[in-house]
Amino acid sequence: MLTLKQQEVLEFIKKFLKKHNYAPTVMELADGIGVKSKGVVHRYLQALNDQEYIELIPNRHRNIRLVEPPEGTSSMIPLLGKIAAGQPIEAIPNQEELDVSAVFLGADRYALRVQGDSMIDDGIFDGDYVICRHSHTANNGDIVVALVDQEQATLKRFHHNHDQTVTLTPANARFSPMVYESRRVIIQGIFVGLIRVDHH
Amino acid sequence: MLTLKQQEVLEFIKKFLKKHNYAPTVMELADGIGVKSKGVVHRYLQALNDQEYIELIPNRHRNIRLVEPPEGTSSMIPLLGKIAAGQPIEAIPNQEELDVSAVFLGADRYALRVQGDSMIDDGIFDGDYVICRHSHTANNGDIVVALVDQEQATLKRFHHNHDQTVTLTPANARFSPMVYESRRVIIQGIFVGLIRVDHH
DNA sequence: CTTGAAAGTTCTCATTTCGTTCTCTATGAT
DNA sequence: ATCATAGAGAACGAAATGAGAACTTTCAAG
Repeated sequence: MLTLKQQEVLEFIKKFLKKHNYAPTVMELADGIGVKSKGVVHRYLQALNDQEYIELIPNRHRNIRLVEPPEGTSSMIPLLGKIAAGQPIEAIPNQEELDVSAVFLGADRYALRVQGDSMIDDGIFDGDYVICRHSHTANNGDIVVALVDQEQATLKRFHHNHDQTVTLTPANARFSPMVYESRRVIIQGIFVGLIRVDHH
Repeated sequence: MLTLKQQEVLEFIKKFLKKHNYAPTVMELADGIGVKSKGVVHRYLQALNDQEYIELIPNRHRNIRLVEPPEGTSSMIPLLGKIAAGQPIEAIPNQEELDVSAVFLGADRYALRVQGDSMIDDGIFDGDYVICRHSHTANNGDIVVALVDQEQATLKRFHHNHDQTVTLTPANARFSPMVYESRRVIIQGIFVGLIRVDHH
């Protein structure tokens, strides 16, 4: 836990950083909090460093780094609550956050723009972006990006049968499930999420 | 990390480049930052080069190139193409990218977890996260987060009538549109997008 | 093509600034 | 009394900065 003085030092660092875009020297810090000795300030810095509020790069000038990254760098969206939960949203003091990047960003992730209505019953609409994970195998029930006869890439629910065939099922009552020999179907990815942007 | 002087040098280079469309010589740089020795300036250039803020082409006059700062912490997902487009995905040499943060990250954005099926026909499913923009007004046809009688926050399509009433329309055939006096309905946000995470 | 000024590069030396460590002192709480 | 917190200041070494000489390479004028 921080002592009062330590908090004061931390506050000053933040303010200084915001103002100048570089860290203060120990002496500037000493001036800022009304202390005459560098040694004293350095003791505070050590404490803050030990508690990981800041990071000190040894023997460098203006060597203070804030550990908590300044807001805006992250992909966090405040998660205010559940809708239809019976409470006014703005009254909910909820600290939860939704991390966009954790779910969708990764070396093996890619996006595809959806065209057509074949998965409409699964809530995947024309114009949506589906986020997929690269994979050439899938489990039964997965929604996959499948390539049939090297020709047509489609989004379908996948089911592997016992007779060397697979069934690709659209989520739309107007279309029927299709059965193919396994060798004709190549899995190109597995559905992991969906992003929709309202263009209203 | 850059020292103060290094920042100053970098700034001067940028300004010079903007003004003249070509890089300064070492001596012009020295003048610009008030230093008399070429050697000193060159040391700064080396430092900036090492830290990849600039690129120095060896033994050329006016040999400083600015290195484009690395893409923002990158909320970019490669956008490989359109699904059901008739081509194998991996064969599409597409450079497009989908920027997650641009759409969803902003001071006035927040997320809500959807509970229930009232918007199912608009492809908004139970468990989805809807991204909203804070707003107390809406246009006809917007999907809004609406609070009725300070009690129930729901997601509905909004329509403002001419007789001091509003109509909130669920996107589900099993539910009917509701009409309320305007004063009973408070808009808390406007739907701007949707995120779904597959928990399969 | 030659050539010389201009420009980039590599050094060494000196000075200043700054982080770091240390000791000594003081005060208040348990 | 002991310990945690707080301050002053000295001393040291490393980092940052500066000046300038010496060298090589580039580039354009003649």
